[in-house]
Amino acid sequence: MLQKRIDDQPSISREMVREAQDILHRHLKRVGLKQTAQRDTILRSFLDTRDHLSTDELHRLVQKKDPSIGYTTVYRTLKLLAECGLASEVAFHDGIARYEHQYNRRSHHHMVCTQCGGSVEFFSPEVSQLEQEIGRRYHYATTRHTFQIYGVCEDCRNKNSAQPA
Amino acid sequence: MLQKRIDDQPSISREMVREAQDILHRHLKRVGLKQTAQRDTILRSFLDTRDHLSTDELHRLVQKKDPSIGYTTVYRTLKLLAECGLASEVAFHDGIARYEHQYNRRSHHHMVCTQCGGSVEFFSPEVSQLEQEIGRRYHYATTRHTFQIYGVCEDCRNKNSAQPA
DNA sequence: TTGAAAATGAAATTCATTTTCAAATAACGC
DNA sequence: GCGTTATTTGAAAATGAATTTCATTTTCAA
Ligand SMILES: [Mn+2]
Ligand SMILES: [Mn+2]
Ligand SMILES: [Zn+2]
Ligand SMILES: [Zn+2]
Repeated sequence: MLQKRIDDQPSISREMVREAQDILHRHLKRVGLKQTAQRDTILRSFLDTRDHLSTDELHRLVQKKDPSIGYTTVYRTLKLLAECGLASEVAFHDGIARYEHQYNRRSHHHMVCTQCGGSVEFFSPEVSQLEQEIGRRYHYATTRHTFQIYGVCEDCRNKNSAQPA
Repeated sequence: MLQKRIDDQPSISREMVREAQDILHRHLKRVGLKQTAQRDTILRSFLDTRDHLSTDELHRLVQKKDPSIGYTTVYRTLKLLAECGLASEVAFHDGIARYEHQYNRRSHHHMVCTQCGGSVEFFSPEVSQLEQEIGRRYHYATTRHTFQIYGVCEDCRNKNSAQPA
């Protein structure tokens, strides 16, 4: 599940964590929900990594900061984060839902190794243009698209040929 | 779940059904499995439609031809068809796996209405080129890609504005 | 025709996700 | 601060699609 860094975007700074937290708090107020310590802790854990996390994986990270926080709360908070644009779901087609934080990040696509689950992020503005173009052609009000490439990474190919069963 | 026809590809002819059946039979022999009436019936039902069917939906169609065929056999046969290239899974991101037949069809992508579930098929060779290009750049041996656009179709938008709750 | 291997279909199981519920907590006005 | 009330929480239960199990039936090569 390791993920190669192919861009030079820095990790999230203290400043940015605060700003993201503000976004969440404003969202909560807007929809009449409450600010809680759990939600803040979960957001901070989520921002800490650039990985594509399952609810379960995030729950494990969260528990390092506060072992009393339950899986259900992580699950529900992830939905809230998606609602206010801080998180987005990435479907790697491996049967479980994954999320990545979307705060201050370039939009990008993924190429996934079907053998080890590793992934590479890449940028492809052409594809976003296609969304607009096709939407216009068939009169859809488009909101998003998914583009993913599947294959086998170099490491896995080497491992395969080293030990041909 | 209706799907607009945007190309002029004809429905599958008797001739083609036979050819597809041959592909399945050869595959079965190759991997040491047996030819059965159930598998043939399921394949024929599957070729009958150009829709994107869930296992359950296909099972219902199959039952019209032979009510004794069980869900499990449909499920297993769909995997076999995917193995020999006659079917491919399309993930519309609605939580259930869908398949479409791939026999004698142009490869294409989908734009899906998030409100009614309807879809439009479109062709976009640029995207396939991107698969090659990105794969080469990051040393992946690519096998496939998914490209889907999500939005709201014209009909649904009209319905929305007609009855604003 | 026959025996071994595979296929079948109902039922059971799995497993991620979602819901339920009683107890704890946050927010608002006073 | 205090009380009120709606929301939140986390454990447990429920859900539901996908998958496996298993006893029985069927295929097919010899
Ligand atoms: Mn990513
Ligand atoms: Mn299609
Ligand atoms: Zn790999
Ligand atoms: Zn629609």
